[in-house]
Amino acid sequence: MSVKNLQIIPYNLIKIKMMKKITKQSDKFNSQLKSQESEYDDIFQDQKTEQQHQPVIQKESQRKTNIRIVFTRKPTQQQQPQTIPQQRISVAKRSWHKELDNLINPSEMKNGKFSQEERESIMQIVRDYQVQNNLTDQQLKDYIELKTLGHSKIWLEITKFIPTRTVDSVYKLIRRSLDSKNRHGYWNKEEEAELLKCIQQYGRKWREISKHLNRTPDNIRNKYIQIGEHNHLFRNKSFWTIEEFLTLMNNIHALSGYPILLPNYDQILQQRFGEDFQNVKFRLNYRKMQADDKEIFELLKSIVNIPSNIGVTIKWTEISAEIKTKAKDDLRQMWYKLNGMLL
DNA sequence: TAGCCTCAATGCACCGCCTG
DNA sequence: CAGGCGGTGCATTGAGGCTA
Repeated sequence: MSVKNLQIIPYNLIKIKMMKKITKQSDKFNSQLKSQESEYDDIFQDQKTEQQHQPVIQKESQRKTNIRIVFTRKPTQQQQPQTIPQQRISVAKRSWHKELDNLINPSEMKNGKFSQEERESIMQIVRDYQVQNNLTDQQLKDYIELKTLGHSKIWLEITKFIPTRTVDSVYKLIRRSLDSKNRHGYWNKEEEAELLKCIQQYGRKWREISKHLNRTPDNIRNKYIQIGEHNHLFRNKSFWTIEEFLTLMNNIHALSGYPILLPNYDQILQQRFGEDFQNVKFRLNYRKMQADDKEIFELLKSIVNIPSNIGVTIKWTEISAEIKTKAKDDLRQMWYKLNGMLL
């Protein structure tokens, strides 16, 4: 983007526009919520009862006497698969394998990460299938990756032995596990350039692009999103502007209906940084943070009010459409960092 | 100052769900 | 069945601090 294309918009106009949008979306949200609340009264009641029994987890940041950025990592223990409530198993998901219906007991179905035991037993079943059907390694691999052998029943046959998982999730697991293009580690500059070239040529046809790169379609899509998708050229790593920060807060307000910023936030910022406060930059990397960066971030923390439970799933994709200089993950990290420090 | 430790930043792997 | 999307989990990296 050339400098002459830059459009300077007065900050007040941006604010007015944003506030209109927030009010509109907030009203819409509240009326939707009201109508849904009565409809799902019994569900909400169950959730409330459940919450009372949840242990209170003391945040790492609360235990520290000196304030520093603590972005705690959860203990690296295997996540236990959870039982799926009966109503969540939709007919549509099982429509292509109706013959399994009799074998599925919805109360025993699980979701979440596959355990090591589950993975091992699934891969053993795949090997058994291979032996029974007299398939070479290459033939099996070809079917998994290219679907060339016409073993259309393979997924049904295998999932018959895994009654606690849907065919869909077993299918995805096997294809990932046996796809030789999966798990190739970090991308280099050349691969990244090739990816962008392919995007220009084929668009978001991940399967097609996968033919030209040594990565799975899922890997390719993840990478493209992570570098900022169509805004990758404008992505500012590390540095944030106050304007980007405020836009993020306002968007979360718009989505959740919860006012994140204090009413007089702009006066506070103006008082400290002057009229041009929205262009002030700071960085979050606390090891590289200068005194200035810390001061700005401390001030920003003081003008937000974050609820213990925002109540909605934040649509990062929608928000990243508003903030072209940040990727979806950049926004998520900023939000979680604020949450980790203030709750 | 070498070697080890800690932890935020980065970014890849994965899962559930929807749709054609 | 297969492709694609939204969202989350967590492994790796490397800068900076600590200590012998």
